[in-house]
Amino acid sequence: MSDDAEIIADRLAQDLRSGQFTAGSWLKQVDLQARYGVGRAPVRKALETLAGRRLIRYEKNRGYSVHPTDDDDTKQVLAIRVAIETGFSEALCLGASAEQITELQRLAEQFSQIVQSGPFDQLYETNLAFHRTLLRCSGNEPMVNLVDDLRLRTSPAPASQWLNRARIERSAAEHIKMVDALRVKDSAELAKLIRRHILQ
Amino acid sequence: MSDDAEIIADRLAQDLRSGQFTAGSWLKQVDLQARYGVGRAPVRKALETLAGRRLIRYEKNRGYSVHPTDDDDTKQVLAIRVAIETGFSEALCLGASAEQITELQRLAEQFSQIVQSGPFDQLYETNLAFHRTLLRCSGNEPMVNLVDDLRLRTSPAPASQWLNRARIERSAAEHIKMVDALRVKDSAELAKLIRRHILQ
DNA sequence: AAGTTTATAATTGGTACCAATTTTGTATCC
DNA sequence: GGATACAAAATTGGTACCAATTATAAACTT
Repeated sequence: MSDDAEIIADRLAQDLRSGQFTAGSWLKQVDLQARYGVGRAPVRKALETLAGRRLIRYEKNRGYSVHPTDDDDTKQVLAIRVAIETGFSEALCLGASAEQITELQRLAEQFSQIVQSGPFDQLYETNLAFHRTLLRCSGNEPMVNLVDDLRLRTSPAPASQWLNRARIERSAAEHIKMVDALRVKDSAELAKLIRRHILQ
Repeated sequence: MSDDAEIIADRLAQDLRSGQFTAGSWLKQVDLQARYGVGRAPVRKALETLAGRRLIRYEKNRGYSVHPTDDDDTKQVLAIRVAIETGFSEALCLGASAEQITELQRLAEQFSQIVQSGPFDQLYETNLAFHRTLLRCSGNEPMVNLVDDLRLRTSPAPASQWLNRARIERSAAEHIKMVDALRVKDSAELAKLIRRHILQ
């Protein structure tokens, strides 16, 4: 048996990301074990994992709950992301190999194509792949994982963000610009682009 | 009963920080429940909490283990801290109230005093209080908590770091300089000081 | 009728035990 | 003697049940 708890943690994180749970609601253990068809121990373990990563809240004797959307934590977590990702822009420029740049170019173009004609449910994944690949150029894997966690904390309901066509088209254009900045190793420009991209 | 698991998680984190466990070793659940005098459920929950925060490692069917010291993750996590803390230097200068600055001055002086004559086991705590207070000037509580976690990830055996007298004296001097930079709102200088302070 | 108290239900936290996996020690084979 | 196969012990993962706490509903008081 391949560790139910880890699987449940992943599925739960994914469901949280895609807004399957109403913000601020309680994640009751009995509901979750019914939803995912497992016992209570795996559910508890998964909940505790996500609480440790601060993807969900925990209150003693009350349980685990989804972050409220109106929480101003969102803005603050975005500010953290800006600090980290712009702080690493120099490392990104220095560390990016030719292969990584071409891969980024490919992902940026793929994103643009999906914007025009592709399945919208792949937008998020492609966008995620782009940013993961970009950050991985720094060679700092813990940072990549940390930003992944932060991303999950900021977008409890990302669906609404991907409906504005004008916005995602601008995102696509910014991706291209980022790759250009990375190619010519203009870390200041890259930092500026990243900041705008996150805070938009 | 006030949630054993949370207490155990705190104690375990503290013991990890103070180097009570040999790096890379396995944190066996039976040992821990004997050590802390609790059942297995609280131990498991505490372990999972810390694993979620990546303070310890987890391997399926093998358990939880202390991070190895030689791990180059240490350097990378330090790099993350530099990005975050320097990235917030402007926010620190903007957000610092007069009360916070005087409190920081007090903590910096207290640290200097302990260096000269005080109990060494308070050095770490005072240093921690100084940096927490400093970061809290940004008004970004999630960032303060995040850096707390990162700090626990970087110093698996901090004891050795606090034995070098010359070094902690320099730390004390740097604290004073940081408060000065904060007072005159020289964020560039503050950022430079923070970088040096972390990477020293 | 509104507020408070009390009783009931729902929910989480913990304990004890069993199953599955990994580790360790031992015997066997070459 | 060293490598391999196998058995025993140790360890983690999961299930079922009970205790403690919180939430909900009903009864009571004024």
